[in-house]
Amino acid sequence: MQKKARSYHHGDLKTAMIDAALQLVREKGPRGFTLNEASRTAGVSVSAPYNHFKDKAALLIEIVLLGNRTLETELRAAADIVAPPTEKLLAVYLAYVSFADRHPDLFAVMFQSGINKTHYPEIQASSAKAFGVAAVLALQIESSPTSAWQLALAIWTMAHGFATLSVEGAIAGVGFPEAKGSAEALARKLLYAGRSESEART
Amino acid sequence: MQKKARSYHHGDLKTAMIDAALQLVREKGPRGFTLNEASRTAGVSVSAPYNHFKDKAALLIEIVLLGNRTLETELRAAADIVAPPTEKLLAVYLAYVSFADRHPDLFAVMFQSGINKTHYPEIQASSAKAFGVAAVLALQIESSPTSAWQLALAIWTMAHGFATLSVEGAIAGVGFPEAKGSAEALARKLLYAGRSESEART
DNA sequence: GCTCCAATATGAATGGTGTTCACATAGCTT
DNA sequence: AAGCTATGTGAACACCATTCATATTGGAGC
Repeated sequence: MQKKARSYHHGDLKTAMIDAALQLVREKGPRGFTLNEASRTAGVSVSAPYNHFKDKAALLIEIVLLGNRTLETELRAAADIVAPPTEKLLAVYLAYVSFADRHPDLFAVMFQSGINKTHYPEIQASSAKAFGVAAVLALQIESSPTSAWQLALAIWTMAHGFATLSVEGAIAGVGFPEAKGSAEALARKLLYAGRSESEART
Repeated sequence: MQKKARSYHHGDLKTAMIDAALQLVREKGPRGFTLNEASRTAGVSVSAPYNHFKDKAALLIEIVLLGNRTLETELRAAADIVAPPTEKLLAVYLAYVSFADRHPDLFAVMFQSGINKTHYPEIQASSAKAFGVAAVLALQIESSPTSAWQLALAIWTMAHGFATLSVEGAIAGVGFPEAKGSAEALARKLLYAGRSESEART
């Protein structure tokens, strides 16, 4: 793990910049990240990164894509347990919330760095892939595509809302004791709803 | 509505800066906002605002508080319809989603400007007040405080998640047709869950 | 093994930003 | 009318993103 004594050429500046960026975000929040400081951390001049990223935004986008890939991997792992689809979907929900908890740096860049995702179709595609994990499970629970879509979206929005508000301290700030444990109860309540509705209609 | 021909003293720079900030956020997104440009918009030197705001962050915080107050007002209005509590809570949910839609500038500053709310208890307090609107309704639906808390939190996180993802284009990007109409279906599904569970237990 | 090119790094320069500070102006109280 | 205080100005500083001319070097092809 010893650093190679580099001269002039860095060797792998691209990933070094991404690592430095994530470290800075961890230390100072998504707003405190600075290209210049990341360059300094990587031990390189401020203009060097422009050989690897068109922009500051381009670096952030790279991180968002990395985050979406990681998220999808973790959601997929959660969905691969041996259990009925309802429990799998619950696991996916919990994995989403847990992702925000365990990768606050990635999550912050993904959702608080202020990049306008509408302008970057690649980001939309990669986050849609992650959403697909939930959608597939929902289709195994709900009969009609419409209600499956609704169930997947409900799980997704609840997970994302909980994760976001939790990261911001909004949930802790509301003063109820066991915010942590209630994440699961939330999803369970919703999943029971999905069942009771579809079964009632059958 | 004619502007007074001002000289030297502005008269109401504080609200003028807030207005200018919101206008810039509307035009260029939460990241495009700049103290200098807002000062220019308000027709004042760049150092003048420092008589009213300690910081750039202080101006943003002021806007977040304004946003929370507006949100609370609108949620309260939604809860004041004549209807059973379940329908009221549904209305509150829809009002939250609608708030993000109708005040994208406020919503962006509240949740995308990158201020660390954990450091500002006033913000937590004001958003907790807005949450209270949902909590009160949930208490009229669920018998035990615990499940009422869970219901309120479920509605809240789903509303926030839907609003956030919708603003970012993530929901549109997933490719399902009527994303707009499904917001209501989501909440309905959840509210039926709350009912079926509590009634089953009674 | 040498040559040369493409990839990658440097450093200086530019225009913009947040913030501070000494100083200027004017509204209000007395 | 006088003067205090709130509010404004302009210049200054350090930092930031980005660009450009220039320097270095790893490696492909000979």
